[in-house]
Amino acid sequence: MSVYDTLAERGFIEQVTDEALIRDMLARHAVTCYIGFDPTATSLHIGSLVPIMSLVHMQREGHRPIALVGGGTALIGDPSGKSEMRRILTRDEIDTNAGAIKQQLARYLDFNDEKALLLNNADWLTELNYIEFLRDIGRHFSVNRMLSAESYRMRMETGLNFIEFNYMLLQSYDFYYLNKHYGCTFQMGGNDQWGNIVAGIDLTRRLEETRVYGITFPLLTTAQGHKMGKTEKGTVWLDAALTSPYDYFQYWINTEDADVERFLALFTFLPMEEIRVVRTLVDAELNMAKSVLAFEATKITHDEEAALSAWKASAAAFNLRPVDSKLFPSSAIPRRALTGDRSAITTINKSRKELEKGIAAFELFEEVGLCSSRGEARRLIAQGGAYANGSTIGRFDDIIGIGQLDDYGEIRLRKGKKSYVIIKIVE
RNA sequence: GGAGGGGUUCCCGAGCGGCCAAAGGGAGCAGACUGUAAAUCUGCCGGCGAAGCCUACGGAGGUUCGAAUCCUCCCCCCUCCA
Repeated sequence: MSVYDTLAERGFIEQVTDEALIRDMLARHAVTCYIGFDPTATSLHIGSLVPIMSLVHMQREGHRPIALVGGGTALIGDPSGKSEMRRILTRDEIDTNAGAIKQQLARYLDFNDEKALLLNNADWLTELNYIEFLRDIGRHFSVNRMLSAESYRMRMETGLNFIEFNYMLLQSYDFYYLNKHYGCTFQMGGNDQWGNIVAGIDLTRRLEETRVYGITFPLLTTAQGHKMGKTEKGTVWLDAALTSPYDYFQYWINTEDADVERFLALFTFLPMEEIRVVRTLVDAELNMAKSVLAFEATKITHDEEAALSAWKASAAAFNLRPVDSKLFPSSAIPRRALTGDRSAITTINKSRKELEKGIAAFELFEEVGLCSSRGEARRLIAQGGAYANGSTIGRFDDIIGIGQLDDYGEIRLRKGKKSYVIIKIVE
């Protein structure tokens, strides 16, 4: 069984250039493969998790992944899948982002001894000479064919800028370049990258007379058709500083029923035989499967300690039932209740003096970040969605202070059913 | 370069002198129901501790008691012509 079968079985594959040849190639020898990552922010988010996991699977089976940070292509902006031209970032912004993303990817992939490579296409793209590029590369592209690509066709409606039109050539050049210099023969990417991948394959064949391959991943939405990785707190980032491991855990545990099996296959390394059991689970047991998904996913992106502490906090807050020992035997998730530990929940320190004085509830909710404005906090309280230590806050200007401290010296603030912040007294 | 159409709150999209913090939908938040799910129903959905004020309809000016709405210039996008 080759990685190809693993990827296929786990739901990673949408389109393939040549299934038989790819399966054979991956089974026969170590392959160098690549995926591009856009440095458009200082952190990747859940949307990049499918590509990342696929690279991890490749590495686990002895292949060599290249994570290509698109520092050069980001200067252009990929129009694929976008209905509008996006903001073009400055060189500095891109360099900062590229650096941050490199660090982040190192949590998933082993870059020691060149077992995986991190490259930035700015290194070669910015060296290109326009006239030479047109003569050597541009002549291999048919405008007619490019216009028939799905990614460009949809933009014919709203308008396509020339700078974006060149994106396909640059990504194609990347593939050619990686093939020539690193022996890379396999490109993977989201399904919106299909046109770019195929163009790169054509270009490499014309220039090098080498056959290279590609696959695309399905573009993931939830069973409801919502984009993944968006919550009331905004994007779910992979960086613990932007999205805490606890919030990350919560994102996964809130997965819709219909997505649990699919997500376990994509976002954990648990064996498929254990995952397939999910389709027989209902009610409480299905929620256990969500715990396992959240635990395993958090463990991969953060670490086991963070996953455990998020699990404990979540279990304490939601009276989570421990996962049955017969389910998911490969998972290291705890099988029995552990003492309540809420340390993973966002905690804000307050001095005794501040608490003695007390703070109006609507100001406090805004201050600790549960609400984005005092007005929002007032509305929340008016609608009965604000709680202190489990009881509803009646008036927007009720004073929260020293009197509400519990035995642990804490006040638990809650918004709705799921969002908590703990106020802790510091002497 | 010429002619026409357009840029509205997170997104789509109506409004085209006061009744506009701006219809409708989506997204989001809360409540009810539940299983920290989905679906459904209800309420909310720019900021400021009331009234009221401030900020917002591409940008800058102007007309008017009053401008998202009218005028001038500028920027950007689309369509057709060149």
